[in-house]
Amino acid sequence: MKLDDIDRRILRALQRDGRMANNELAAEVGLSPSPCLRRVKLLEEAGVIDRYVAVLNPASIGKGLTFFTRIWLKTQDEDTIGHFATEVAKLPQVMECYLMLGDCDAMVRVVAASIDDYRRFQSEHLSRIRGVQNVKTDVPSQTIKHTSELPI
Amino acid sequence: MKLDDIDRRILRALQRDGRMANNELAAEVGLSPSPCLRRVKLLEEAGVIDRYVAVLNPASIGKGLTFFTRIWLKTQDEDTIGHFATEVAKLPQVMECYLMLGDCDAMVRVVAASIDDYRRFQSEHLSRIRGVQNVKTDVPSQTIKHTSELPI
DNA sequence: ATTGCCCCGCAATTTGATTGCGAAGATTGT
DNA sequence: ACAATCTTCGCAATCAAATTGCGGGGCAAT
Repeated sequence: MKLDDIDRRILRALQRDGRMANNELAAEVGLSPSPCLRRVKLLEEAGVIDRYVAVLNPASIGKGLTFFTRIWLKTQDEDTIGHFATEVAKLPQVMECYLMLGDCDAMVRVVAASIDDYRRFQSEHLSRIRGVQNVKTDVPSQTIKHTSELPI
Repeated sequence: MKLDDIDRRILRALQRDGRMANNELAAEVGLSPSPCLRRVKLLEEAGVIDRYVAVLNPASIGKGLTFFTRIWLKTQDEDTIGHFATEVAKLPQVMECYLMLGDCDAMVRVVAASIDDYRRFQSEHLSRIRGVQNVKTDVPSQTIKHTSELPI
């Protein structure tokens, strides 16, 4: 889908505030409400806007800690990787999971309430996925930035 | 803030669809619209709901590739780290940045249109931040999961 | 220059958000 | 156990926002 300057302004605004009123959005991007809303709907239908979400404060629901875990699989055949992928995707504590080329086979970002909470998760869920040979966990000492706003 | 079961259901629903109509939300969590909306407002004021955002499809705006970069700083003094943190946070291509203990000093997730786009970013922005000694980039071959839905 | 197309803005309608109020249930202290 | 109090609910009225249809203007191609 081709995006013009107004579309980009709409996307920027909705990435900042996904619940912004259409009137306000229209004023910000320099349109009247109806064509503005029409563009938003088009962007949704085209899949440029994937969805709208509420962003929670992890600490306030007892998920304040982040862990990065690198994972090595026993083998790198499609079956092992595929099974790992489907299983790890089911774990709600896993916020991100990437298959990697090179050193490790996969990397996941996990949220947990505490180190013990994480340890339990690792031993009871992550390590039990068939094919997982080894895991190594890194703990960030501080989060500098964590956004969903793509540059546009 | 203490959360009861209805609050958690509200949070789960709004993480799935942050623009859900209040009537629909109320029906889903088993309340009438007014107390439901009141709870949502309280959750917002308490900071449990941080904000609402539109989630874009990165590929559709030409930011389809993800890169992980580990960063080593020349020194680990507060000044060097602090300067790095403020500068890296300004870069819109940087979606996540964590300070790490152990091997590397920081890790960032960067989005870019292409490998060349990323290379340019690395040499023109990342490596030029004062104190940055070395960087190593890993490219995920596949994204298995990438969500903002915290388990609650 | 004229035709056709696209996208705008206006205005009317519908839908949803918001607020005040009385009632029901839970909690605390006597 | 009972009464006072606090909390949170649901209803209903009001208000604001979303949505849709329609006419008009600008731009491109013929």
